[in-house]
Amino acid sequence: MNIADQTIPAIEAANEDRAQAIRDQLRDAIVDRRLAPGTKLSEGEVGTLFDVSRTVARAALQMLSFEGLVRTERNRGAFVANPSPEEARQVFASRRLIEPGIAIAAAGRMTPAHVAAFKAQLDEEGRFIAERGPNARRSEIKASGDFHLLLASVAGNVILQRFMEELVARSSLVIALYGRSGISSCGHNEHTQILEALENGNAERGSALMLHHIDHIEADLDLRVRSGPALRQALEF
Amino acid sequence: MNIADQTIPAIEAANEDRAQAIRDQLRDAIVDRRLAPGTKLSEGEVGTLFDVSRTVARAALQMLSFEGLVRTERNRGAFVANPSPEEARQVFASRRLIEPGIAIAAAGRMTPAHVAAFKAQLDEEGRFIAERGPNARRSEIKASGDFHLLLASVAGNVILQRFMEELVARSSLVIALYGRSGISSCGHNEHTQILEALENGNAERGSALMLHHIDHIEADLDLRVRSGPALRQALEF
DNA sequence: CTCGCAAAAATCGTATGCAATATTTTTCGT
DNA sequence: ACGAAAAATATTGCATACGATTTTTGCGAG
Repeated sequence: MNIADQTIPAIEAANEDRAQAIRDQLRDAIVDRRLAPGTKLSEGEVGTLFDVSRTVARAALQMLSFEGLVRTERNRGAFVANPSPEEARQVFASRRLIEPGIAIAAAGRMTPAHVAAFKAQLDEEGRFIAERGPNARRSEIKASGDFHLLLASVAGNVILQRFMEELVARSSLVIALYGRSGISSCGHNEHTQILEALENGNAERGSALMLHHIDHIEADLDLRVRSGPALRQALEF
Repeated sequence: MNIADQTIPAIEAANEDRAQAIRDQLRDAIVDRRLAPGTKLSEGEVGTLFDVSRTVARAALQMLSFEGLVRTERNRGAFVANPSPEEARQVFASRRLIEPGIAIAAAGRMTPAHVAAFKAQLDEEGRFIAERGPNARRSEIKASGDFHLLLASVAGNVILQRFMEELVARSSLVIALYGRSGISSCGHNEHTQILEALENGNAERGSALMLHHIDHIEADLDLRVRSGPALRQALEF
């Protein structure tokens, strides 16, 4: 397990909370799939890995558990979340409720600076799609999520922004788990279209496009139950 | 500070997480206004009060800080949140986005058992409105929130349910801070109407009523900024 | 060879101790 | 008497220690 090394050390803002920094690195590792769902994250291991005591490692894991990226079982430890198809559906149902509204809110607050940031974001996204290999694919999922987070930040509601951070992180996990690899790149075009609409102040259109976009992302998943019933099915055959 | 005593001991499920139990009691105390916004919650004090070490008290406070009910400052401690008018607006903007959708989802899943639970809930709510005194008013705010939480649980999306728990808790705080005392009891009628619509499977009407309901709650608040500018205004006069 | 059981190891939950930082009180000079 | 510097006090951040619980390992019986 080499998490701390792979991510950029980034000259930690020293007096910033250490637990928070560890949480951020672990979160990146989880949504990037460097840590597979189900992986055990023992307090001791995390602690030695980041060179802190179990106390602060534990705090970081507790934060991730609140975000739903980690599941903790009493006296057993913390594990990278392994969202069920039902959970996956709920994540996207939540996004369908929230994100069209965020798009509308963002439309009313777009500044040229915001537009420029979006353009840069979309460029980077396009670059990752052009590349090949599983590493680029990880980056692509991440960049795609960042588009939605950027939009949430423009909307200017910090509560919704935090909700979106959680939903995007969980979505990345879900996509990594249930995504059919090939198709998702069409999302880039949709992002472009959404930006276009919002840039022109067409909030309603941006909102509608966003709703379709979320539908498309979910449609690209294979959410048939597998582990429990599928196993039984396979054996009873 | 006598929080632990005022709430019912409730034969703590012993092997249940203690930090979580403390969090629940503190949360109740905060939304009930037994702990005023800005009150300092020192780890040591909470610890001795609930007869646990600072470690677990700290964990409880960390949870509350995630929910936005407590604000923690490094090396200074934890304080009951004192939401600004802007924060209050964001809470209600979030609810406007989420709750109409929850109403629609709930409409499709209402069983007779659910309806019965709602009827009981509304009865209790009505009883608190009939009573007088500040204590009844606290209970009224709480019961009003419970209606929305019950609806969220019927909707069957655990993620949205958790979001709603946070939003309702923060709303209680906001109402206690900025509420104009007299008027809020009309919310009870609106709850009744919403239930009626959903009971009849009229999801759209229930959703629309919910949106108005939230608007009404927010309209009953006095969200003019006071502390900063108001002070200056008072002195420059 | 497999199964079950007991001992050992690993891991968690929690308390406590120490250093660092904030807050309050005291003291001293003007 | 007032204000500022300094000491005393309190509180947080973090590490470590120890009992409790779970998991693994080792070994003997069937």
